[in-house]
Parts: sequence; structure tokens; C-alpha cells
Amino acid sequence: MPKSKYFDIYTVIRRRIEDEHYTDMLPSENELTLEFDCSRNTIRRAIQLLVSDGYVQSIHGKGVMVIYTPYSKEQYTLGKVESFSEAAVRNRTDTKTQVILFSELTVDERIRRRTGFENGVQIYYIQRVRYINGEAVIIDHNYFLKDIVKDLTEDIAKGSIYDYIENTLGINIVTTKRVFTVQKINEKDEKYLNLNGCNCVAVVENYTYNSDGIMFEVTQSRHSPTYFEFHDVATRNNKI
Amino acid sequence: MPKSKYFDIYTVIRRRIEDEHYTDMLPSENELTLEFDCSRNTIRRAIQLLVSDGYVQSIHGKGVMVIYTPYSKEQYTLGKVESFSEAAVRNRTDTKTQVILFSELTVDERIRRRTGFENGVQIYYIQRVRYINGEAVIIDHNYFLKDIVKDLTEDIAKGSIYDYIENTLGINIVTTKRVFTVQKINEKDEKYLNLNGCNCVAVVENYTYNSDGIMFEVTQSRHSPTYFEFHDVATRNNKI
DNA sequence: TATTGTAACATGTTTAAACAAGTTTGTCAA
DNA sequence: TTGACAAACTTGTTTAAACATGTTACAATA
Repeated sequence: MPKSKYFDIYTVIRRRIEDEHYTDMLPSENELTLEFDCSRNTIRRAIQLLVSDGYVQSIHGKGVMVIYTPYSKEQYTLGKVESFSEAAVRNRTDTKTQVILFSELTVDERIRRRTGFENGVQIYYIQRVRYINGEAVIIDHNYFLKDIVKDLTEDIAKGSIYDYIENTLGINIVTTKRVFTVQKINEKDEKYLNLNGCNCVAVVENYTYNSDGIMFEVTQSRHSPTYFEFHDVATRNNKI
Repeated sequence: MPKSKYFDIYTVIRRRIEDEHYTDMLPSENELTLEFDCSRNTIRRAIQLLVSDGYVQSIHGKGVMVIYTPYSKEQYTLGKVESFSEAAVRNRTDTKTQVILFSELTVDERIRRRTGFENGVQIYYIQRVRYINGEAVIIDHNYFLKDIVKDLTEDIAKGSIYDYIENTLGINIVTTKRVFTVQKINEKDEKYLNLNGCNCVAVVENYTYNSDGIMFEVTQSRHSPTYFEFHDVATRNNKI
């Protein structure tokens, strides 16, 4: 559904920045309004997206400055809400997934504390090892609400569960809350991951909400430090 | 400068969510428009900020759902663009800063590759150890453009450089790009930090831009895993 | 009873206009 | 030459209106 005008404009301008067509400043909002034949508000909305991507920065009274810098060496970047497979595809890497546990169970007190799901709810609990270029780099612990992610199978888990969720089930993923920590390795990390002598892993806890505002997934991803790299852009609200 | 209406409204609603005055859904945009005596657009702008905070999620045709969950155990959270001292103050922790290197130098090829600053530019290079509740938990390597961060002294570095930058120099920090990795410890980490047996540190590289769009600071913060916790909210753009 | 349709509500997109406020530049006066 | 000032730009905030689209609930219909 390529519906909205502002998103199309955003895409065009973003591409131009990546192609270094714009390097110093964007054309003024009025000029862009003329080029894209739309209102100033629509242009401003597109620019807002570029700001939150860290591509440009608006300067009151002067214009919109391009601050985009292409990343060079990254191997694996979770930029937005994206799955392992998506990121791998984007980075054109060879990937494989090994399911080491596929279970269905009922949330008890221990799992409730870990995930935030309510006691008594039915869930899938899956453990998977992720390989990039033949190296084991991530162990995922997935908890899915059975009510929402219906009829999950081990076979699906071998591929992309996100693809199944979005394209087969038609669930929209809207918000993801993440918590990053660094933790000492446990036995499974040691058994499966290529750790290169590290005794710690990068841990990303994901809490994913669908378009009904229901948190239907909790995932803990334990990354071998070697391949872990995460990018983020923050903009400050300068008002009191 | 508490100028804008939408930001005030955002602050009020955010407070109400934190106080659990709103738990399931926000009032509709039309109701909020009446209460705050403003246009619908202004309400929508306030809600937009709450969405990017991960406090609420809009559901087309239904309403705006509250998905706020208070954090419980966090010790140290860099939620936005905030300095060590700010975060510490927010979390009401005892902090101390020890300056272990204060130098002024010219960017050479090695520093250029590390920071992205141009060759020949004058910078401050500072190393600092940060203590929380008496424990050494972070080593900061700061690089500041001398042209912009003028007259920095070791004395200022002992306190909050960000306070000096913002309040004394009047520089506005707008955008920060961050890269997270996990790296093996080096000699300085081992010498200064409380590592609790970990042989890795959480590394956050900060690239900070002022309101002129100039990147004037590059900082590498090396965190002891024990105290490191980072929160993030991502929202997905569902358009093609 | 079950289904359909519709009205009333919700958020999403787009336009237009007006004014506020910061920056740049050229002109005019000292 | 220098300084002051105003005009012409820039982005920032706010309002108003119209229409699109998704959801809910209720009433009419089969």
C-alpha cells in the first residue's frame, strides 16, 4: 500500500541524499513544494522522517542541513524494527537458522517475571541459533502469544517467523521496545556460539506490539560480541 | 523557553500516563481538543511525541492505546541525548568523575579515522573515569572541536562538560548518532573499571551535532557490563 | 436468528492560510 | 568604511477545513 504522498516524497529525497545528490543543504521547503506539487505541510512531514533517520537537521531561519554519513564496515545492523533475516538480506549475508527447542507451554510465575505475559496464558517458547557466514553468532529465545501467532510450527521457525507473522497471518508490527544489556555467558551460549574468547554476550530484549496494542512477542537475543553492532539516532527536544 | 503549546500538552498527558490516570486508552482527539482548547493538529503533534516515547500507540479507527510500562530495576539509562551527570541526577545516584587525561592536540590520520574529524583541526582529547556509588563503571574518551567548545579546562571536565557546553557556551545539542558494540577490554579498562570478571565492555560511540549541523564532539564511552542498560523504542513505517 | 447496512465515531492524509521568529543581504545614512 | 535597518528569505507553530479510511453499534431486513 504505497498510499501516502509524504512517504513517497521522503523516499525520493532519502535516495537523493544517499546518492549524494544533496550534500550540503536541501532545497527550501517552498522549492520542494513546487517540485513535488504539494503543500508545505506534506514536505515538512517528509523532512521530519529524514530528521528521525539522522539524515538531515533543520536549522531555524537557514535551511535543512544534510548530516548523512554512509556506514562503511558494519556487518549486521538492526536499524529499525527488523528481523534477523531481514537484516541479513539487507546486508547480503549467508544465513542459517537452527531450531534447538520448540515448545508450547503455559505462562507460570517464572515466565511472567521474565516476559510480562500474564499467568495461565498459552505461548510458544522457541530457542534458535543463528548463523552468519557459517558462524554461530546469535541465540534467540522467542516467546509468542499462541492466541495471536497461531499454528506456529518448527518448520516455520527454521525460516523467518516474522515473514510468517506479517505476510501469512497479516499481523502488523507497530511498536518495539528494546532493552540492551551485556551479560555473562551461560552454558548454552558457551555450547553454541562462536565467542572468540569473550565471556560476555550482547543481550537485546524485544517487546513487540501489534496494531491492536497487544504485546504478543518477547524475544531475548544473545549476540556474540564479534558481529554485534547497533545504530541509533537521538534528537533532543529543546523545550522546557 | 516553554514556548510551544503542543509540547506543554505532551508534558501534561505524559505525566497523566505515568501517574496511571490514563491506563487503557487516551480520550479521543476531539475530546482532548476541547479540554486543551486547541486544534486537532496540535493534539496530534503531542500524541506523536508520546508515540515516539513508546508511551502510546495509535490504532486507526479505534483510538490511542496506552502501552506505557514503568521501568523497575534500572540503574542507569541513557534514554535520550543525555549526559552521564544528567542521567545520574535523574536516577538520584552518587556520582564522581576523575580526569585521567586532559590534552589539546591536532587531528592526525589516526584520529581522523577514529573520529571523522578533518586532519589538522585542533581538538581537546580527554579521558575520564566515571563512578556511580563509589564504583568505577565508565571510561569516557572525549574529542571536542576546539573551535566550538572553547576554553575547556580540566576543572570543567571534572564536572559536567555538557552543562558547560549548553549553559555557559549556549550551544544547542540537536542530533546525536550512536553506535553500540561490545569489545574486549583493553589495559585502561582493566586498570580502572570494576569489571566483575567480565573480559568485555559495552561501548557506545557518540557523534554529536550542534544547531549549525556541525559535528563538534565524538565520545567513546566504555561501560562496565554490570551497570549498563539502554532502552529504545522503534516504530515501524508500514508503507512501501 | 442471522445478516446487512448505515450512522456515528475513531484516526490518517492533505491543503491553505496566517503569523512567529531566526538568518541573510542589500541599501541607506552617519 | 561602518553601522543600522528593513526587506526578503528561511524554518517553526497553530488553526481550520475537507476528505479518506477503519471500527463499532444499532436498527432494519431477510
